[in-house]
Amino acid sequence: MGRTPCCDKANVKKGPWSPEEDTKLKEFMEKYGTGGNWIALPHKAGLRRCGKSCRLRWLNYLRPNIKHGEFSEEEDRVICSIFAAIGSRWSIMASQLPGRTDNDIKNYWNTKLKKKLLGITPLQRKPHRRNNRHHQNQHFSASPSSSSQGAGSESFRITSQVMPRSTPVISSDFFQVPYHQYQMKSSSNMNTVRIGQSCISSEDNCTRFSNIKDLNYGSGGGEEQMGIHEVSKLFLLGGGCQVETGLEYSLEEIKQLLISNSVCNNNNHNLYLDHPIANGNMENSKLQHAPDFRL
DNA sequence: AAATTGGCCAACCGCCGGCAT
DNA sequence: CATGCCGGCGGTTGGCCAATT
Repeated sequence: MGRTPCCDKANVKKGPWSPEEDTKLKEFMEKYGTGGNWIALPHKAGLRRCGKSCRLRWLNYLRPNIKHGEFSEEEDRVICSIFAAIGSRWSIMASQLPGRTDNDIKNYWNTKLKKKLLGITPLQRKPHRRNNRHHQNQHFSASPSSSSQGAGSESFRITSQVMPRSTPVISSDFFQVPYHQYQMKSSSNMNTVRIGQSCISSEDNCTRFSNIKDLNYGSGGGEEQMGIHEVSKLFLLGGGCQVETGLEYSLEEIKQLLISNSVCNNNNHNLYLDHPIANGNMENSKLQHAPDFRL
């Protein structure tokens, strides 16, 4: 049962990367690239590391143009927008924030941004010095941003359902996203979801996204392909429902979503969109808690 | 001053989907 | 079509360090 391991676990080094290892990997990558095979790379590069570990190290730390340091308000907004729309899809967020890695965004969300949205003020702390221990680059300055009040006065349009994987599915018209306007297309029926600009245009019968093959964004008038395909696992429920898009939600309700989400994660409870498959009613697509839901 | 607590971040783990065979 | 490999992803953990007690 299970898969064969990607590397010989007994013979690979784990834990923090040394500067020497970093140098080896960086030099190898600059000379040869991955060669299309991360698994074979460590051996070729003379590293006693798992290929996945090399990949992670490269993508999250060593590759060029990585942006470290505090997140801007604009970045906060992009993260919040995408999170509210499709949940914890860190890689998609990262693709919208040049220089940021999914891991960075995930950590930032979990440690700061979520709390910021919930109004929990993190303690003021001095920047860690740890970042100079293992590597030469200066990393995060950990002082929390004081940019939270920007979101406080905003209101959001949201029609949401939290999916089992804690993915809110939303018809959203909120969090103006400055960089791009998003458009998701279902490959099957070309239902579109616009995040940040308009609303889900799901024709006549869907509230959940399904097998979204392309996540496009356009800036200004034109649209261009985003390098992301297979934004899958969001699925559309067929069945003749219509997404309600005219509901205004405040920051409080976004907070509720966050709170709910965490409760859902912990207790396996879900937040349900009141959709007609469940109840035959097409008019109550407002955020709604499942009967067993508790805060 | 020592012990404890909590924040933070790098790295690991395991699952999933795509692709080649 | 079935199987296995690999890359990618999101969740989780380990461990350091500053702040607090």
